[in-house]
Amino acid sequence: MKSKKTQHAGSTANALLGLLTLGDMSGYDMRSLIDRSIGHFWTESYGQIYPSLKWLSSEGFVEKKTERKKGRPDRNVFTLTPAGRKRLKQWLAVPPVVPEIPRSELLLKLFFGLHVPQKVSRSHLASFLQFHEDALTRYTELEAKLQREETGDPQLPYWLMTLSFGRHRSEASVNWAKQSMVRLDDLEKNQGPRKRVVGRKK
Amino acid sequence: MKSKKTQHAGSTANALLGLLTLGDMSGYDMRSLIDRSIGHFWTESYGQIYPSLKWLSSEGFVEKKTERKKGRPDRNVFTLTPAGRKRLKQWLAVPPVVPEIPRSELLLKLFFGLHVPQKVSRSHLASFLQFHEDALTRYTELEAKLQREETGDPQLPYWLMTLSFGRHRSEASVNWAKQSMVRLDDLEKNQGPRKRVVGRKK
DNA sequence: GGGTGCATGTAATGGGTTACATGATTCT
DNA sequence: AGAATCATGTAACCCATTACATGCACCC
Repeated sequence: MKSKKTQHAGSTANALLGLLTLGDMSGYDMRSLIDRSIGHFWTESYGQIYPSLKWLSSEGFVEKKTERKKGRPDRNVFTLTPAGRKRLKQWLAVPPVVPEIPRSELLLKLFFGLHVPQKVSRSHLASFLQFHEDALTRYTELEAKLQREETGDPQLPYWLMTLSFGRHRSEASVNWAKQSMVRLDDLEKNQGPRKRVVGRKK
Repeated sequence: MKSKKTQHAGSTANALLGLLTLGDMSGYDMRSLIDRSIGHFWTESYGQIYPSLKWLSSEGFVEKKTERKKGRPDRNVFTLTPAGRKRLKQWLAVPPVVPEIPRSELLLKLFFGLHVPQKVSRSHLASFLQFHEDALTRYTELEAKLQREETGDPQLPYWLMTLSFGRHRSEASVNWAKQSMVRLDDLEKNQGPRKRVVGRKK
């Protein structure tokens, strides 16, 4: 009999509750804060945020106040209610889903790499490598910024841990990509000569 | 004007085409083969497979033959057509989407870890660690099996590369998790004493 | 004049999992 | 006797991105 309405009760809503522990903010603020803080392991689009906020509000987990300023669009600023804080804590304690094994189109394409010239696989790997090398410099910058601006914040150690994960992941990715590119080169060398064996003496 | 019908044209369909290069098989076969080969970076459910096969068939990328055996359900065995092979090759050459940064509920919960007792974060990390340690032994077994059963297969190097990715990822995960658990312990030590400072002299 | 930032929201569309429905055979 | 394997398929549901719609202010 209980009305379920589980529509927006997933982790998006809980992520938003988490953000509100850092201060009152609007949906717009959330989006940009996400990009600047947890963007390396979590994303949200407006299409998720606004409906979720509406739902959280209707359930009493957040409270909405509308700020009006001339020359600016209205701002709907949200505040965590005690019920919302409780819900967040409960959710934080629930063990996250174990697998967390995401699909990788790159790996799938590499797996079937024989059906395509080596240089194709090579260039896929090169893009991947580039991405993670860039990520590493972003992580370094972000860490410096956090150490500078959030000194003494008791949350800092937790934030650094998630950053550290990104670093570990990107370092592993870089190492793997480099190694794999070398292997691809070896494959080419061990296959090329067979064709060259006959002629090519000069 | 062109009828699009892009319903099942995504990477699932292409993954299935790839599998069919390894031999004719049914939807059921695909599911189990995926689990045993590319399961560490790709999953498919029947709810995806069967409709996709229907679509691939209607577009002429695969051909269906029904096998009947007494006492067994009918088997719909699919074969790659030349058009399907061409489509696969084209898709393989398209650079995979760059980001590939998936959401992680674990990291999100860790990020907000201060709102919850340390031991909660610790136990989340412990499960994660366990998962990746198990994964490492699975990878070792899988590699041995591949080396044994697929010796000389020209696809082997590509398969080993994807396996190696899994290994790199899990090793990085293990290292990170261990390090993070130590950091959590340090936090506890540096916070505990403050409360103990006053009394507790015995 | 054009881009960017501020600000909210909906609709269309695409992917994906899980549960359901069915049912015989073989292994434990 | 009950679980696992073989085998196919649909429907309900959930989650997520992108495009669309709107519009002012500020900077270059």
